[in-house]
Amino acid sequence: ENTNPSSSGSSHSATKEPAKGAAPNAPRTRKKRCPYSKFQIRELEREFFFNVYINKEKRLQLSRMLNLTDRQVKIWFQNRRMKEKKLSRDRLQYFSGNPLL
Amino acid sequence: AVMILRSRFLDARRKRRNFNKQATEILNEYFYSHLSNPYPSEEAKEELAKKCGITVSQVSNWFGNKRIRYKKNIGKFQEEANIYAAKTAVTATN
DNA sequence: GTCATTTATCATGC
DNA sequence: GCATGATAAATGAC
Repeated sequence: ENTNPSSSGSSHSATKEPAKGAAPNAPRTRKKRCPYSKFQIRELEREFFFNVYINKEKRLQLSRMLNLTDRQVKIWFQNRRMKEKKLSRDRLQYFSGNPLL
Repeated sequence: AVMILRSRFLDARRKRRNFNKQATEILNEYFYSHLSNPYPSEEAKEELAKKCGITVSQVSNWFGNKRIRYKKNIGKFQEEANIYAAKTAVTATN
């Protein structure tokens, strides 16, 4: 289901940029956005429920379990916190502007 | 009752509804009159949101989509660009 | 760390 | 069938 190229290799490489040794030019190709699987989202959400801020230890553990880089997990938590904040803002606006309840 | 409203709110976020024509006119007017730098400030976003009857987030979404879709295919928006360019040229002279 | 943004993807309107 | 608005990964400024 989730053909994640970032961790397809059996090794635990840092997975930063592909092919950097032979290319003097640094095109810095932006990593293509790859949607995470349902399983990955469930586990990330589960951990987010316990603590909005994840420590380095659990981050590495999660990244290994989900075949993601620790950077991906870190960024996911950042985006998730922003999402939560936006949901709160929308909720506030929604319930304040409507006397229907 | 609260749960029903809450769940309805949660999955209503992605129930897309097109903006009315007047709102789209306002947004396009701003976009094409600031084509060299189509990044409205937070204050400008709030003003646009009020005039269009939408939220600030929706304004940000609109400009984000507009910028990349315009950049990706300028030719497709050329006609639209000319229309609003002429429209803003009139108001600019006043 | 937050946060605006870029980009691709998703879901819907028509 | 694409146009369009909203969301999900990913980057970069600060």
